[in-house]
Amino acid sequence: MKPETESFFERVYEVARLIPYGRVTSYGAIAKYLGAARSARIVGYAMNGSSDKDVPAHRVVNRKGLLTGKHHFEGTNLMQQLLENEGVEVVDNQIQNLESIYWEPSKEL
DNA sequence: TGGTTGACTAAGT
DNA sequence: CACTTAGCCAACC
Repeated sequence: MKPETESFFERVYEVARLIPYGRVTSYGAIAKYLGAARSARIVGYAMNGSSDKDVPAHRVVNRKGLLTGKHHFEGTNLMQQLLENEGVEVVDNQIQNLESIYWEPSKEL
């Protein structure tokens, strides 16, 4: 692998794929793991192209556990359904018990 | 080359 | 407690 030739987006996709089943993380956490703690927005922007990738974008939410990116999924509640299918409690687009399932790459890896 | 965009975040009102 | 403002930075046009 040659990350130096890969765009920032590609790095984001790689980290997103590492998110364990039934866990979620935030854009900022991924950015921090990539060494760009202040590039949380770039991570979100990157996920725009995640549709064609095998990236579990539904496991990436904002810092409050809110499904801010659900509008980028097909249905209106697809993102929530995917999460609930993994055992994640989601109510009103917000993840419940977030601290229990929160996954931080810089700590877990 | 330069300006616009955005699935963010923290701080302020 | 809910909304607004401002800083942030890589990709895109």
